[in-house]
Amino acid sequence: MARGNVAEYNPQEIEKKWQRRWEEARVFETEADPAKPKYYVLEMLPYPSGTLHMGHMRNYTIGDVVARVKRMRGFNVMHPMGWDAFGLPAENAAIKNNTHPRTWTNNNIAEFQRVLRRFGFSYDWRREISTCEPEYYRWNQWFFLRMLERGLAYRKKSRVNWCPKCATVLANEQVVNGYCWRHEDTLVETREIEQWFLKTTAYAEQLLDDLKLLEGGWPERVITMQRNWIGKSQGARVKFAVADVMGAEPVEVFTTRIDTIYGATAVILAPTHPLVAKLLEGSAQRGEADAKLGRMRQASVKAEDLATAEKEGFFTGRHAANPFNGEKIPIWVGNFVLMEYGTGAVMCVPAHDQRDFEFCRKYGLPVRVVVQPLQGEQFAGETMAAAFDDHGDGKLVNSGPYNGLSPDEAIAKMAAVAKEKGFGRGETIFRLKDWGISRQRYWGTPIPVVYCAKDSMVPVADKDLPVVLPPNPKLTGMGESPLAETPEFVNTTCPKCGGPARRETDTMDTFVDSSWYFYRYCDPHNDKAPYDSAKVGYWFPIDQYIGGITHAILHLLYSRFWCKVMRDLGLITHSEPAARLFTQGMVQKGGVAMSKSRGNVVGALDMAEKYGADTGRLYTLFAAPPEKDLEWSEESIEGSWRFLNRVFRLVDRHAAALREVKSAGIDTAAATEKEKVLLRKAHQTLRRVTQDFETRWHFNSAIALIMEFYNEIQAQEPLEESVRPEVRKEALELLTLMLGPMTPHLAEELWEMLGHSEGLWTTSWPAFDSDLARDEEVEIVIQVNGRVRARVKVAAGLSEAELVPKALAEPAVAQHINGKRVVKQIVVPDKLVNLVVA
RNA sequence: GCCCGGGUGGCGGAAUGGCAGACGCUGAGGACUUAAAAUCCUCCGGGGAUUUUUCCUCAUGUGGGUUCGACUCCCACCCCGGGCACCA
Repeated sequence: MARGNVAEYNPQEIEKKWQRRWEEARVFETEADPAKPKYYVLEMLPYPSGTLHMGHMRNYTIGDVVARVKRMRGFNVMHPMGWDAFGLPAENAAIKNNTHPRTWTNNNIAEFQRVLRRFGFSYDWRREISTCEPEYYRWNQWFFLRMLERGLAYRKKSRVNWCPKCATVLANEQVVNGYCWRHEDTLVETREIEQWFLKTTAYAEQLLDDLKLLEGGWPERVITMQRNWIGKSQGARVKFAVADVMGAEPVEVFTTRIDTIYGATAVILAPTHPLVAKLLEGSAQRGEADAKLGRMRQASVKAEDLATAEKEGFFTGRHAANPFNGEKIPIWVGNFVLMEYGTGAVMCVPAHDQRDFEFCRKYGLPVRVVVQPLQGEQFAGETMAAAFDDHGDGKLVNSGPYNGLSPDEAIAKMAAVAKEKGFGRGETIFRLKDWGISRQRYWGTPIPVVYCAKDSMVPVADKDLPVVLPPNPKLTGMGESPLAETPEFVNTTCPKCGGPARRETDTMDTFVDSSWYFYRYCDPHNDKAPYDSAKVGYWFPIDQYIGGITHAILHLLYSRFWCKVMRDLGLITHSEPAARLFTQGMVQKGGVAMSKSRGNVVGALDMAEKYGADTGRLYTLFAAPPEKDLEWSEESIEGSWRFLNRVFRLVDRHAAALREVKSAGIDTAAATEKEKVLLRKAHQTLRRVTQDFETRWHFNSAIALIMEFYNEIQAQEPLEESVRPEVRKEALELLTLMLGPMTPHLAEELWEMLGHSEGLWTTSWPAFDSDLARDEEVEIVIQVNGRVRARVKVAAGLSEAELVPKALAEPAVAQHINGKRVVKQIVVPDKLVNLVVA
């Protein structure tokens, strides 16, 4: 599209041209090679649904810049891409459009692939995986069987979270404030069903401890979120005998503050505690209690209600005996005690727990202080608010033989006594629960077990894997698993006795798929094992993992769990899959994240058609630092587009004359002033851009520096006057190379225009020359009492003794000193002189 | 309530104890053009003085502090965003 003899920047043409060349030259294909240093950079794999928008593109662009920089720096870079292809939306779309989930999914994958290719991301597409393919999900099944053998997969009847809209079970992690994570307006209900679980709790301690390995490499807040989620709590179980029901089991409570047990004035059970019914039998309180119980059990589970709900409860009419002193205290039922946490029962110590305090206040139960601060005002009991919740400095009072001990001493001693006398023991509990993986859905990995009347539950043999999904399911989207409605799938023979048997009809949570997919990239077509351990040994751990903060808990916790299981199976030797994690900010429009449902997406293809991929890439890198949210601005994109046009025109203007020129071996001794300025700016820019790429990842300021460099070249035009061709070429080449990782298509084109027949991809990242980057002259800021009063240009490297007289000689400085005495002088070489006068 | 982030011009942002506002967007004025687009040039935080040149001063959420010097470090508070939450 030349106008006259001036070429124009045409991204559509350029981008396709270089994408084709890269593919032909197989530039991004990579193999394990122990002779070379490796770098594994990975962006979280997408769920192929809807359209790819600029929010996605930002994520992939960040990864691509890193991949390209590392390649230029000599690393053997693996940068793969794949599809998280199982999941409910495919099934829902299939029901709606009367098609097959596979059709819908594969169409989306094809579309996603097209868009990612259009943006020129440097993926090794030979490693592409799709989790809905039997060649992938058979290994989900294989891992499941290994876990089953080790007791890490088990089945139990349990209350599960049930979303009435999804008509399926949700993991705890998929319940957000009591609502379904997919349906923000739908309250989650609970049901009792036989479910499969993976024993994540068996690794709770390791998942917590190994967070230490991630410090420095993972964002602190992700580590904190995981730590909170695992929720380790050290305490003790203590049994309180029921005093007035013959033969009743004791009530077991969990407490982190056994030292306050002499202050217990009640025992409180959760409304759903199994002992409640027994205690109420024949109790005088029975009638009133039943009504209250019913109300409590169906109380709202909404988080905002829970937090503000008033404490409620009732006396059971029964009493428990404090095992330490035999004191009889009433047994209550309270709405704030959770059956799911600890033992479902607490000892109520109103003086030292806010909730207990509120409860006792309401129902007139006594408050008894048992820990007093060492100094300051003593706690008064009835009139105080609950205090001293953490074990600070203090000593026990009203606690029999333990009086005078510090809380920590008392905790140790009392737990020991409880153990010795058999009514309690120290225990550590976790908030983390086992991972419920059963889904009553079609579009997922079938769980590879069968049920036989004779042999009960029998695992499918490895040789019979994969258990493949039936091709033509009846999909209704409601209730039971669609697989249960498919006789040809359900009916099978028992692997043990050969008799008739039924297959398990649940499929696995899709988080199973994404828990280990990055291992499969190392060896994507292996049909003997999930992967070759030697290949994984070369590539792992992932050097840089990049994704949204939304996965800070679920995906990353499950992946870490899976890694540890695989390690214990002897498949790998490391304990954590990703050495470094980067969580990029969201792309927003109108203040909210881009999403199809909100209708505020900027489509990636639209962007590519209007401005080209390079402009889109540049803009998402330039508009904000990568970890921050970015507000999309249609106007600002123009700036990135204009900049690339300017660069194109600049190189175009000079390229013809420079094609045959070599930039190497510039005689810098003979440099003119203009040349010095150019070379200095070039190498200063290179130094700082290199730093930005390597350490800070502040691509926005790196781009600003490159723009400044361009502006300097422009300011020195016409370059033909007193700038030798080799210097001109050096400047333009460095400009091109620095843009390379961010706008790779344009950079390749410019590189070619500058006379290179080999692609830019064959070139190493340039080394900056510190001699050329050195300033000969620097501007020194002169302050008087910390206020800038003058600036002087001086030769670089002057000493304090040389600088101070120059500072004093400035008229503005002399004026501000105004005859006063200089009491102190601070000199920062090449930067600043501060004269302190009194 | 607890735990993280964050608060800088009209806007996105820069400045890792040393010139606050780089770079870009928007806006204004000008050049080119029959005209428009594109392109190029100039200006662009507030107040004041000086008038056509510079100087002074205020200003990085608020108030204190440390320091020769603070957007940056410390303390307290306000606001915004996110995570967790009757977790015993």
